[in-house]
Amino acid sequence: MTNKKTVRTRVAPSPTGAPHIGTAYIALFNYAFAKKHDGEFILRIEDTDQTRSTSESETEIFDALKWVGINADESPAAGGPKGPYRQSERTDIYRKHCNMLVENDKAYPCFCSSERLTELRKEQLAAKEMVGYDGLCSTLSKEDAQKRIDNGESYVIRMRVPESGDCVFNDRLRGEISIPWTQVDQQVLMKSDGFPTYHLANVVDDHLMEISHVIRGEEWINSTPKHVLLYQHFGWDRPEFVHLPLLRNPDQSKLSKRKNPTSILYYQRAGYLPQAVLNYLGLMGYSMPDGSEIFSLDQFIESFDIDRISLGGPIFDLQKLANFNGQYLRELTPDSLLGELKTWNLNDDMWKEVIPLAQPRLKTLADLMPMATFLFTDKLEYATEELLNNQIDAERATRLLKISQWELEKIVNWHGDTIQETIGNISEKEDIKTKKLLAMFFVAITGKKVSLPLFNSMMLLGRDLVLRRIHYALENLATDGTVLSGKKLKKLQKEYNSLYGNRS
RNA sequence: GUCCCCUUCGUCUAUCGGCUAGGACACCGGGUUCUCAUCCCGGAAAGAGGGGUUCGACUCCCCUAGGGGAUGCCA
Repeated sequence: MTNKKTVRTRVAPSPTGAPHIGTAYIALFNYAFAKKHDGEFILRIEDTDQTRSTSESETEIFDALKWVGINADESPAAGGPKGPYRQSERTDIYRKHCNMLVENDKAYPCFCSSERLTELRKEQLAAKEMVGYDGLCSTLSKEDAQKRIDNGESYVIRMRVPESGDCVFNDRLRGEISIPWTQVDQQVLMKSDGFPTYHLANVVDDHLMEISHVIRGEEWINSTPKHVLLYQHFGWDRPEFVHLPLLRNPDQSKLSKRKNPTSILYYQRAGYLPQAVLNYLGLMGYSMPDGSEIFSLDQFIESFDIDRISLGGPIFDLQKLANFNGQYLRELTPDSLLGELKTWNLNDDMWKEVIPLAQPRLKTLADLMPMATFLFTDKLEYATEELLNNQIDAERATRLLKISQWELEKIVNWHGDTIQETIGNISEKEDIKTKKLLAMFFVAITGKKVSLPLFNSMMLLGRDLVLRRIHYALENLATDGTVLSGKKLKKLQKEYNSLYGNRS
């Protein structure tokens, strides 16, 4: 039987925070490759980080992928023969596999405290040594280890790593990659809370789910040896590895929300068409064999050739995306454009929310639209002075906006009352009259000093657009000379962490 | 620090040893349009540097430089 295995690919996002544009990017290439080869595409939720994963975020990932038009053949929502597709529901599987490794002495329990580990890291950094676990617990006898476990000591499972030689593996796009084993840490496989780390869960799942091609971001190249080792220890065939270049900010760093809107939901709310977004993503690190730049998902799949991927990290260019979006909009008939507008936001559902807010403030029917426009735009025009309103100096405004951004990001249930609570909390902690704080927010969020009720408006706008508006406000302040430099930002973040609790 | 990856216009890219280096976005100029947008025409704009290999190198190899990534009980 030398039947070629069916192609099975997957995207495996972790549900922490807003659905990332990079997830759609990776998903697109996985999807196209699978479909091109009559294979299957799987969506797996990697929610092994219990402190950061939320079901809200998971739902957003489903919605976001659905919005761009990438449908998984198997997923937590759709089910499938290799489920469950949510890692938090597979802990028994990981535990079983981890035990196998411990029994075969490929892994061992480690009792080192996180304090010792940070101290160790600090020392290594200072001594300019290679940073990593020093193997203190690796020499513990099985009996001693068991005794400590029985005593109820907290522990993790680490994997043993060869002490010399190189790990050699193949990357479809780059060819042979060789990484010295000395560079590979004795990775934690099982955390003290009983959940696996990415590395263990990922390898186990990819094998059990019969993933044939692991197509993922370049950031994973360095940990591939850990995965290779696990495949080896389990005696499994390894999949083909394809590492895609990383999407970048204009300054070439890895795409981050600090510098770019990265939430798919933002693009949705800001009025981009999913086809245009997907089309644009298909041009990142890739080009069609015939050179065409405007194409549908079907056309993309039809001619897809994974070996055409180019490796320089592409900069995500909002201008070009906007142009593409414009091209798509112009192609629509007026009727279908109207349809797009309705499915977007310009519909009765929205007006039913807006009208009660506007009604008490109306003198004529004609007053409605000016009041409501801010709900249907992306960037607002206003003078920076209005933001400050002679009440707050630019320095303080910057601080308040940044803190609000961080606080608003943390809200799990995006509702008027939770928003109010958050803002109220900020005004208290920052010792600023709510009235003053709100004045600034009114301008940042609605573009005017006087507008519809703020918290309701923020709710209707959605978190992503609100965060973007704050970003624009900060940008305005920055162009006026109040820049939150790296150093200042770091300091602020530190203060913030102690005052408001850590940001993840 | 260490390791890994990458390197063509400002940006996304084409080129798989023959190049007057092509296209797209952005930019500039001109035309169409009551304005604007669209549309059309035109322009400026690139092979990081240095060594090889070769009749010939943007394409292959090496070195240097630059950029990025990894170095977590995050993924």
